[in-house]
Amino acid sequence: MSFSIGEVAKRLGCNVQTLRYYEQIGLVAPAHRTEGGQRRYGQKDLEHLKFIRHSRELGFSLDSIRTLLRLSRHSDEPCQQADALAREQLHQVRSRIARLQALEAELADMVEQCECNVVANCRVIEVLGNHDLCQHGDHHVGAHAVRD
Amino acid sequence: MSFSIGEVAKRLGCNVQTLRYYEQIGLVAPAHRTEGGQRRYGQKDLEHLKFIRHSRELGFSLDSIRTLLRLSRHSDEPCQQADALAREQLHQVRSRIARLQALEAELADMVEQCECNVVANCRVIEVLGNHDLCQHGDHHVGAHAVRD
DNA sequence: CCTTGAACCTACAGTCACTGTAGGTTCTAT
DNA sequence: ATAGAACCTACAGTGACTGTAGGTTCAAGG
Repeated sequence: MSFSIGEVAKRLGCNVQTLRYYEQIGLVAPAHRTEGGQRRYGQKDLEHLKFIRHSRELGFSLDSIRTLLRLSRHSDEPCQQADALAREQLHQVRSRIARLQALEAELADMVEQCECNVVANCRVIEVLGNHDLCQHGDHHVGAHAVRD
Repeated sequence: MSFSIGEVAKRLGCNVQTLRYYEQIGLVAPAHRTEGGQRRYGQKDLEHLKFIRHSRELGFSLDSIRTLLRLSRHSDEPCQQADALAREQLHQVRSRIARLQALEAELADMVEQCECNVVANCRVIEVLGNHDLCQHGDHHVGAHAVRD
């Protein structure tokens, strides 16, 4: 019924520092402690943490998760905001896929065209230094939109 | 023939701090300075920086770029290492795409199934709290393999 | 030549979501 | 009672930048 931090980490597939970190930044309430000062987690704490980890796996930021957690505690309120956050996340994921597919195309060309001889005629080095050699010119947009 | 840091940043589509940062970590040689101490970049510096930015856009780490730059200066050596780095990068990009596509599938399902009513019967909140509700179970692997 | 203000300079702190370390304490099984 | 695994706090480090404060230099116009 009551779990140590290590047990929780194992169940969630994260490590213990991460759980302490979530407590530290106030994403979850401070865990109950033993007399000796060690954390013990109940079933409800576990559910909250599962929610958080699953959301993280889907790429939501801790900030969005904070909102989603707050929403999940007010089950009588409209869920437009949760819906909007999910749609926004979906949009971001799709953008990242699109960008990564552009990178994939260029990298695949580079690798394929390399004769793997010496650097002087290495297609990889050549293309990196000269963007005009790309077959697919549009991978330069939004260089920072590809995280998680 | 000689550019200020602001001009270079504009041409490369990055900002000036980034260029100073590359110098600071020794990725590029310190730029030539005016009498007053301001940086001036020549054509060759520009080429190096273009190489770096293009590589970054393709998702290479600064560490890999360091190696690629070193290789590009030794044009008589074999290019296996450059080729290997590019192949590894391609592999990573493909893994990230695969993972993001799993996320996309789950998010799309969530969003589609939400009746957008109140939180109590919101599919988004429900699925986040209960991974078993996912149609696609395999998005939890390698949560940290999706950057850039 | 002088002034104005945009662009530059350094040094350092902050971002995100953790991860790692040092040095000490508690829990649990034998 | 003891051994050692697991826990605790506090703080520094990661990657690749981004932002800020407070001061200096440059180039154009008068």
